[in-house]
Amino acid sequence: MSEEGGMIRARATAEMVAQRASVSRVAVSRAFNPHTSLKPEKRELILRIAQELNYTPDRAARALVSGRSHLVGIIVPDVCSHWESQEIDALTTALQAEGFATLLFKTRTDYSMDEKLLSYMRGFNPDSVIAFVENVKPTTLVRFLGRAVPIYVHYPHGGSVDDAQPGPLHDRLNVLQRAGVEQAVALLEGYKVRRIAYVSGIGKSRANTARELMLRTVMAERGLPPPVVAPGDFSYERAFAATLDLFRVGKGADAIFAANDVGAFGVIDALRHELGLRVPEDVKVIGFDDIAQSHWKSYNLTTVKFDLDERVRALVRLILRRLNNPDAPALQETLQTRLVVRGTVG
Amino acid sequence: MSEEGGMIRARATAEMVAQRASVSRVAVSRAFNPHTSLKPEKRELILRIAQELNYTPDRAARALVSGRSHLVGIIVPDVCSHWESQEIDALTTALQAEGFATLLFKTRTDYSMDEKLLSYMRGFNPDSVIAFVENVKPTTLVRFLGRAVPIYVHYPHGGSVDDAQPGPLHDRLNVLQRAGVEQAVALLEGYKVRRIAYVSGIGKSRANTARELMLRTVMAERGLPPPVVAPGDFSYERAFAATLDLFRVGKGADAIFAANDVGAFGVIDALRHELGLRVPEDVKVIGFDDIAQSHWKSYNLTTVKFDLDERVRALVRLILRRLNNPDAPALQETLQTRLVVRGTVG
DNA sequence: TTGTATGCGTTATCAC
DNA sequence: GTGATAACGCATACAA
Repeated sequence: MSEEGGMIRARATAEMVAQRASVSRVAVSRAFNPHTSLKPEKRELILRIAQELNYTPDRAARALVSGRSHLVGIIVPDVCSHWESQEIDALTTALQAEGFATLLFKTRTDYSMDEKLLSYMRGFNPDSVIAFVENVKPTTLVRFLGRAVPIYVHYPHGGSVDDAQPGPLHDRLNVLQRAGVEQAVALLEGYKVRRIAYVSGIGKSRANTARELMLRTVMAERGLPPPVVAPGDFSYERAFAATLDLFRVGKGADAIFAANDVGAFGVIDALRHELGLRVPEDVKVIGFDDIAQSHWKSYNLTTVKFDLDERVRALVRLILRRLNNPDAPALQETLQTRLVVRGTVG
Repeated sequence: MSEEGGMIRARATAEMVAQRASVSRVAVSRAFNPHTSLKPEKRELILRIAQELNYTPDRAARALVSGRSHLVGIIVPDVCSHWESQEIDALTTALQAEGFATLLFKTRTDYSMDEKLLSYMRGFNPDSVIAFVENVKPTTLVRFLGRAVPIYVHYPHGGSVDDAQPGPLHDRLNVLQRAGVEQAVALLEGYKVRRIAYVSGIGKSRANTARELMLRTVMAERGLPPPVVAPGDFSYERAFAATLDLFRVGKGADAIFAANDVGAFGVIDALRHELGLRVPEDVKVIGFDDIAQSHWKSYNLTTVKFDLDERVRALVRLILRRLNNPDAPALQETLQTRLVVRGTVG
């Protein structure tokens, strides 16, 4: 293909390396697959020549015959939150270290793109797929995925119908929120807080419903009245507006849980800069996630922490174990949460 | 391969679709390539059956014969800043709409991974590669890339040796910072600011050096003394520390430029929460980028804006044009900057 | 409009 | 330890 001075350069092929090294194509292939048998000196020679010629095995061709693309698909919402960006980031670094490349796919949160997206994605033949949030229905995922291994991030909450299901159908990461939420509510009770509000995330998101339900459960166990819910969507802007409504239309609150840290920032800014209230003196604020900027001085947020590195390691473990043992029963990993106490409660 | 009840499901192949539709394999291939000739009813039938069987053409196989992987590699630093995250995000959405998937690769900013990374990446055969920042040397990129088309984000600054080069060697996006910086300096002069400081990004980063040099140039043109430079690395933490040094060890400043918005947040927090100074009354602050959270009330940052959407569109244009016309001379796009005035100057 | 034959670059199988 | 040969799933040139 056009290589007469154009900008597109030809790639070296195994054949060329073989010729230069006076060996067969097969030997070149073997040189790049450590587990095969090849005289060490021959392997060295081939690898040296390959480097000279800038040759790397073509993964598309390799995938065709080996059935392994070394691609991991990650499905994220149309526009990523900070948490998701940070997770993509860490996941990519971890996967790259294991020889996988991450393939990014965007979808809408309303399931409208599900089938089209998944067919599209399947064409790339990823070895595994991580469905981050609730952008893709599990049933659809399984139906359309073909060869790939789906990993699901799941938020169980004690006593829900969900856990009554006969075991998971696919590998998943269970995120247990109870510990962190209990610690948070206990802390607030210690400060004699009476009225607690919850600024929600996207209503049908499982991350959101699980958080709200857990908060509700823990509060009930402690004999507290249920939280007032102000509708948000995980964004700064909606949380900001919801907080204004809560105080201008509603009856306010002594403490506010936000469904995520970014929402908590919106809550704090609305309280301080629009409503003229002090945080934490007048109103206490707690978030979920513990993203990188939660410790920034302007917010210094008390939050229920999900350990990102731990989460990424768990996901990578799930992927590798499944790939090494395709027929194993469904795997699960569990992740705990805990409260990180900073300046917005006190 | 293992399909006896395991979790890995077989993928439908063109052969199966052909059999069910009583046509040849080739007809199936044609049905999925719109530009080929095929009786419409036949095409419809095939597509319907394909959908029933959950068949999608295998892109690895297709890439092998067509030379197009429909993969775009993006090289980003080991740990992404907000700007980069947002750009990856937007870029992925835009590319997906054009039928490309983004392949993410991480590298270090010290060039130490260059050759290994690029060989690794080349194996995936991306149709195009976007080198975001200065994580990969252009010469290395060209040498190791094989078939892919590199796109470079470049920051020219008038009068530098750089622009004396005989035209670009590869496609690139030129980001012109002058307009925004001029507006910023003019605004500060209007407030009679005397001592201006610059909290830098990573020293050898071209984004950083270009910004500093442009600031220096514009200030000199206006007869202002050169800015004091405090060393940062684009991070909140370093900018925070650099600001403390600037005021506790150094002689302080009336206005501070930060190399990026995140750094500006660090500057603001150090001023307000550690040094007890008011922004903008005591010290004015200006950032670069205009990331999503720059308009959050706690910071409400005045900043030199790089239009993300425009930038993404320009990059996508570059990629598509190059792919449609591989032998065209090097393409360039240009991006302007402008000042967005918010609350940290005034 | 349609089908047949060939090749893309690699690994797996089987000989030796 | 090594080399020939056959796949992998698809698109294209060519013939019909």
